[in-house]
Amino acid sequence: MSDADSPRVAEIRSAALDLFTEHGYEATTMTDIGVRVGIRGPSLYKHVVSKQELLVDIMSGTMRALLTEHRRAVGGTDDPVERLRRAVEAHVRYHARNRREAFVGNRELRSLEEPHRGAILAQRTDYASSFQALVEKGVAAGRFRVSSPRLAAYAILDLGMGVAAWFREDGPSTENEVAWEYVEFAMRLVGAA
Amino acid sequence: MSDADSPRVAEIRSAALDLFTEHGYEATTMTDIGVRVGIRGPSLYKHVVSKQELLVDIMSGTMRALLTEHRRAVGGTDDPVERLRRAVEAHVRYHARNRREAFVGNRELRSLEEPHRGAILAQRTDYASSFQALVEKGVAAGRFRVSSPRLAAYAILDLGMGVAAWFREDGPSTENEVAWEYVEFAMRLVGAA
DNA sequence: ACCTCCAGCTAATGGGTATTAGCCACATGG
DNA sequence: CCATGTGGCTAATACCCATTAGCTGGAGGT
Repeated sequence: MSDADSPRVAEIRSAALDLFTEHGYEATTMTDIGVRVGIRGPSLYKHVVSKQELLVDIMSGTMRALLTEHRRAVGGTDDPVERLRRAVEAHVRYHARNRREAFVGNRELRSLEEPHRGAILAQRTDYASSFQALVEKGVAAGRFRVSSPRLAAYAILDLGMGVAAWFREDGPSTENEVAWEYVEFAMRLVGAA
Repeated sequence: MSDADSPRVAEIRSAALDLFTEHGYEATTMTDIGVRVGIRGPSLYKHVVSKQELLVDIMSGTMRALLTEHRRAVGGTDDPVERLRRAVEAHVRYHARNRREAFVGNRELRSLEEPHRGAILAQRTDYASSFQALVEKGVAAGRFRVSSPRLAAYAILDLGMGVAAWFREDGPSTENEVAWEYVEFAMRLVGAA
């Protein structure tokens, strides 16, 4: 819900994202967010309608970006193995690159009020179903060997979410290393030839 | 921190665990917990010293149980492959069987005040290191093929945590199915022969 | 010069929260 | 049959929080 964000609004959203990541939505106060951008809590309302709206904007923006990258990754080829490979790479890179967003997106679903919660939940279900379908296609084509495509899809998705929890830009592994290694993990996991 | 829990205290802790799982620590009030056990909020203080203590007890009890099961699982054999296999099975079963505890344990670390937070964090690091060592032993013995034992260990741990997030006793997969399938995933992931 | 609006401020409002104080019914055990 | 402790209760305390009201200094346009 944002037509054309003023730079100030973007700055506020970014500060909120940092704080939501670190302390959680409930434990973050408008005063905290204000301090981060150098103004008092109530002044935030000159730019933003509510704390809840900040969370909604962060989470729906995140989800939209993830789905966009997923579709772009998967759209380039018809080969089932290559499609899953690209989907996993996009998934892992997204979670490494936007780890604060992904982290909050996973953890603060319960702080989201309806109807936003339902909407985001539905998008997440779509995303998971897409992975499951990718695995099933590979199995049907005889390229993967896995007894439960559903469990394999869950496992692959959870791998990416894990990355968002521990990845650090200045940590011991680069985004590329993690992406390549995790693609390899996923391929092994589904028993790709 | 509990010598001999009266049944009432256990009941309160269980109610708190349910609510922390569902709504989070910050969003759960003492009144909510009271309602679950049929008394008023302030009456809880006849059994429990504070809300924070409830969280500490839940999280440290959970961590102790996980480490105990891990040591028991790993202690029975010297074969590196079998050791990892058993560790993964214990990890997954624990997260399926105690999913509320594991879920809260993962999500509410930030609501834990020092020094408890540091203590639990240290135990988690130990647990992760133990998995990494298991993978490294397997690699050293020529039984696993994996370029980064650290990433493999993270991946395996994240798989289990994922289980705690989506597993349901009445869902489409039994604990046994999930445990066996996830052990298989982990073995494939480390390139076991 | 003046008007207007923007973006800040402080003060108030209307809640909610953990925890403590102090009271009371009742079961138990001498 | 009374004394005592247990485990409830309601009321009070002492916060904290999101949000709103109303004020103000100053920048830009006219």
